[in-house]
Formats: sequence, structure tokens, C-alpha cells
Amino acid sequence: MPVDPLSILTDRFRSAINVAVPGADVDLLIKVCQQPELGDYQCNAAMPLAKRAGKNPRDVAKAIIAAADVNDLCEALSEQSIAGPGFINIRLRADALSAAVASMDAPGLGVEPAAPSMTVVVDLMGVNLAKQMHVGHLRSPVIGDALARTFERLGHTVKRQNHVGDWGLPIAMVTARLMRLADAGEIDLSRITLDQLDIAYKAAQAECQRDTGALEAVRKYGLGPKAEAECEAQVGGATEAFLAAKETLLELQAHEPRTYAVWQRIRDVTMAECIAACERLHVRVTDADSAGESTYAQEMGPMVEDMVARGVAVHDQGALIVRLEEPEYGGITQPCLVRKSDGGFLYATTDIAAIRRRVQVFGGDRLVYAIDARQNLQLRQVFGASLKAGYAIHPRTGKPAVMEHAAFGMVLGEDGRPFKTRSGDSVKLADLLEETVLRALAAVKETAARRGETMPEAEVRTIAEAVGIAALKYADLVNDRIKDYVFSFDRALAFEGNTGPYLLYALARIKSMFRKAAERGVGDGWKSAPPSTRHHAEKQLALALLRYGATVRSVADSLEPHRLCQYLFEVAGLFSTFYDQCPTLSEEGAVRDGRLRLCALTARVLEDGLGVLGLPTVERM
RNA sequence: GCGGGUGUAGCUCAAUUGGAUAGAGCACCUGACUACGGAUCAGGAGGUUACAGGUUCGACUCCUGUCACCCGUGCCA
Repeated sequence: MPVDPLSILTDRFRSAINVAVPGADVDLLIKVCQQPELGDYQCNAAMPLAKRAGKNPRDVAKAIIAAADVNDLCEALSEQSIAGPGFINIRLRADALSAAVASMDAPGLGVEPAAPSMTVVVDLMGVNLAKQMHVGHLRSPVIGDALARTFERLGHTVKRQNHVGDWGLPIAMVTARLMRLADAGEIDLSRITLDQLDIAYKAAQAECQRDTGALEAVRKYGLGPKAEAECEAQVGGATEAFLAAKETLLELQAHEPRTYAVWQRIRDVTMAECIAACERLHVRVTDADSAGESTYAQEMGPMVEDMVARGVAVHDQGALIVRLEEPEYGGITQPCLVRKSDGGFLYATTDIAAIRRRVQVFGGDRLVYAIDARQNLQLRQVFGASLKAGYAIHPRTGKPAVMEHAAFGMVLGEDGRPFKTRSGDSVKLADLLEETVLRALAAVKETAARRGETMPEAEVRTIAEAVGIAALKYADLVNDRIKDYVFSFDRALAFEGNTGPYLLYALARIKSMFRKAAERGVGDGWKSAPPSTRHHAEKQLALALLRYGATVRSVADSLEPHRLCQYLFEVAGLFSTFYDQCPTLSEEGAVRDGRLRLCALTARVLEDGLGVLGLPTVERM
């Protein structure tokens, strides 16, 4: 049973409109009023309905009012309720508001389980073997995990996926190099770190890069035999390294024991560090959620043959492509290449195989990709190709999986350019986390000192960890996904404004109230008291709390976690106003209990909402 | 060339998917504490929503055309 007056009113007005204007169909029937002076809710349906029927909108509004049966919820509607061209302003009755809040104060907090429940696969990370995670890897897990938690909160079955770049020539290159260095006794594979792997990766790329351009230039301009010899040596060395890498690739594909063991070592070291970073970020992803490209290696050949056999993939200029010009496949001019003219497969081929697994094996009804906006064309192509090949058709429902790109922009520094260190290097993700937490630690200590509080060092550290991580994640989630955003430590960690720490503070303050209440021997009779909603500040807070369920749902629909951030900030702000204007513990009886109940519900909504976003919380700070 | 994205207060960002006077937070100014955490609250100032047209009762939002910046564009994974 819905408890949100918004959805009840929507039903009532839908019935009323069916009577007033038979056969009419309007989407957004009831909205929350933006200005409290006008009303709590409003119905804007009269205008579009009147237009379609060629009638006067105010007359239509009158007819809707006459047919609306809402007196149990709202103050009586009259012509006074109609404003402007035909807005119907609705004011909730005080008793109905209190009752609605009381019924929301249940385990679900007014979040209705989605019906039907679906299987949602969320792609929330793209780790590459032997590569250090940097700032560019922040948004995908943060946004992806927030979305995954949102789906889970709504009762969907969620499968997180970390698509690991663990296969192909680049991986073979670094594997070959590491084996060579290990043989020469220059490195110890049993103790190697991700940092060292990262260095080896870059070196391997460089040594396999044949600088034929330079050689041609030297010859063309006759720069002398010495320069020519140097270039020839470079090209020769690179060719040798390149061929060695090719050889290693074949060994990997054949699971040659020694080569394979080195590769597995690289994988273990990389994954351990990346999973550790995720744990620190409070991102729920495990090694079991990882699916390497290598796991698709055996599937791709037969899959592409299948696409050829059914005419989905066609030969073109020596390669195999899937054409996507048809509107139902995306209307994309550029075809999707699934096999190169040399017989090799591409990224897109792996992605299609992944879609096939996610739908056919995992039973995904909806596939969500929290990936950099620059990958948009690539994703639209593989979505289209998968649809065309039928791999995205759900085995049970027979319907195509909904495939969506939750695209996001870049993290910029305060200079408005991509976030880098002062020397221009990319910032390691682990370093970013560490610096954020250290700054949080300093801030927590400072404020504790200012208040003259003493806290055990261990607790201070625990709090700083939560505050720092919450600050960092919130600073990311609060922005509209698709846009680039400017990151600033000071702004993210500020205790004022729309920040993670401010929300944690608001919650901690409520928790503190209840600790104090317990100290003063206040019983728990308030738990069954009618929530107090008479004071203006109480009423505004109560109305906001009732919107929680709808807000969570809108995040799932739009894939935009910033809506929940804005909502929680609003709730926290309304609570602060209430806190300022409505003393609670100094009151007695029904007033105190009604307020305590409102406070407790506010805390639960904040805590639940922060949990949906994947932010850690604290009892005190 | 084509395709996609972005452009809103000095700065960082919103705007419930076409609704009423475009809202917050920083910063700035003015107020409020013997209070349950002042890490707060109340108020002020700040705008030609890049530009020009169009659609209609109504446009930051939809359509057309410009401008600026970013990104992507068939054989790298």
C-alpha cells in the first residue's frame, strides 16, 4: 500500500479526470508544489486536457474538482483552489499528513519494492591488468555502485560486473617483459607490486613501439649513417620485442604452464590492489564480480561464426562488420567491427560476448554501463550489434534487455583542466583516497579540539576515514553524471554547504539527541506517538520525508544519483531549520514525543539514503 | 566532414522531464546563542539561462539556425 500522499492523490485525480474528461490521458498528474505558500501539491492536468478538448482550462479544472474525492486527505477544494490558467492547488490536512508520516515510519520507509523485480547487471569498473588505478577510475565504481545499491533497495536482483582487460597483445607484451626480467634476476615476481607492474607495462609498450617514422625521416633527409643505424637498431629491437610478445600471446592462449603462471601472478597482484581500493571506497565489488576478457576468448570465434551464418555480420574490406544503420539498431552510420582482416577480434567483439553472457546466462533484463562518456559510440555499437544478433533477447521474457549507458564526464582540477598532480602526472586513486582521509583527519581533530572534546585516537581515525570517503564520493555523486566537474579538496571536505560531511553532521546531530534523551531518562513512548507536523518547520520536513520513496525510484529510472544527493541535502537543511525552531528535549509530553518521532524518522531516511549512495556514516563526529 | 556532449549568479552546481517570481551552496553584507552539537539558523544583494528565431496559455527544458569549448569517428585492446 502506497503511503505517499502524492501517489494516493495521483490515483484519486486520475479517477476524477476519467469522470470529468472521459478518455483523457495525462502523465504527470500531481506534483509537489514549489512554493509552500500556494499549496502542498498541485494538479496541472487541466491545461493540456482543455487544449485537447478545445475547452476553457478553468472550466476543466472546475470539473476535475467537482469529481475529485479527496476530502479525507485534503482541505476542501473550491474555486479558490484554482489559480492562473488552471493550476489546482492542494493543501494536505494536518491529520492526514501526520498519519502519512506515521505509516511511512515502517521498515521500508515508503520505498515500494519494484514490480516486477528484475535482474539488473551493472558494469561498474574496468580494471586493466598491470595498470595502476588513477583518478580516471574513480567515477565508474562510485556511480555504478550507487546505482547498483539503488536497484537493490528497490528489490531488484543486481549483478555487478568488473570487465577486466586481461587479454590480448598488450598483456602479452608486459608478460613477456616480466618473464625476461625475472629470468635475468632483475625482478622477483613473488614480491612484485602493482606500481612495478605499471612501470613494466609502460616500458613494454615503449619497447614494442617501432619508430619507423623516425627511420624514414632519417633516410629521407639523409641525416647520416650514425642516425640511420640508431633508428635501425630501435626498429630492430622493437621488432624483436614485438615478436616475443606475439609468441607469448600464443603461449597464453595455449595455457602454457610457466607463461600462464606469470600471467596469473599479474592478475592476482592487480586485482588485489584494485579490490582493496574498492573496499576502502565502500564499493561493493569482489573478485567474483570480475569477468576478464580472457573468459570470453573461447566464445568469440563460434559467436562470430554464428553471426556470419545468420547474416548479421558481413564481410567488408576483408573485415567482418555488423551494419547498424537501421533505426532499431541505433541508426549508426559507422558499422561495428567484430573481426579484423587478420582474423583477430576487437574490443567490441568481447563486449558483445559479454552482453550475451549477461543476458543469456545471468538473465539480465536491464544492463547498465557506468562508463566514461567517451565510450558512447562504442557502446551504442555493441548494443545495436547484440540486438541485431539476438543475443540481447532475454531467454525467458523474449524481450530485448534494456541496455543503457550511464555516461559520465571527467574529474577536473581547480584550474578547469583534467585533474593532475602539480607536475602533470595522473593521480593514483590510492593516493587520492589517502590524501582525502588525511585532510579529513586534520579537520576532525581541529573541530574536536575547538569543542574541547577528547576522543580516543582510534575513534578519530575511524571517523576521519568515513568523513573523507563520504566527502569524496558525495562530491562526485552530487553532480549531474554527464558533466565534467571540478574537484577541490576544500570544497568536498567543507562542513558547510552541499557536501558529504554536512550530511554526516546532520545525522550525527540527531543521533546525539537520542543519546542525550537516554541520558535524561526519556522512555521510548515516543515511538508510537503521532509525528508532530503542526509547526511550519515540522510540516515542511514531514512533506520532504514523504518524498523519499519517489526520489529513490527516480534515481533508478534516470540513473542519476545526484537527485538523491539533492534530496538528502534538502532534508538535512529542513531538519536544521526544524532543529533551530522546534526545541524537543526541553519540551514534554505529546509535543516532545511527536518531535522525537519526526527526528528518528529523519535520521532513518538520511541513513538509508546515504546507504543507497554507498556513503559510510558515523555516530558522532 | 559527420556524430555526440556541454554552455545557467563572481565561483561550484540544481531546476521534480513543458508549469506559477530560474533555486541552493561557497564568497560578500546584516541579524540570532546562558538552547537538543553555532560544524547552525533567519534575512539581503547577486540573472538578457551562449546568441537569434520558432512552436503555445506557459520554454533553461521541445524544433531550426549560428557561436564557443570538449569528445568520438571501419581494422589498438
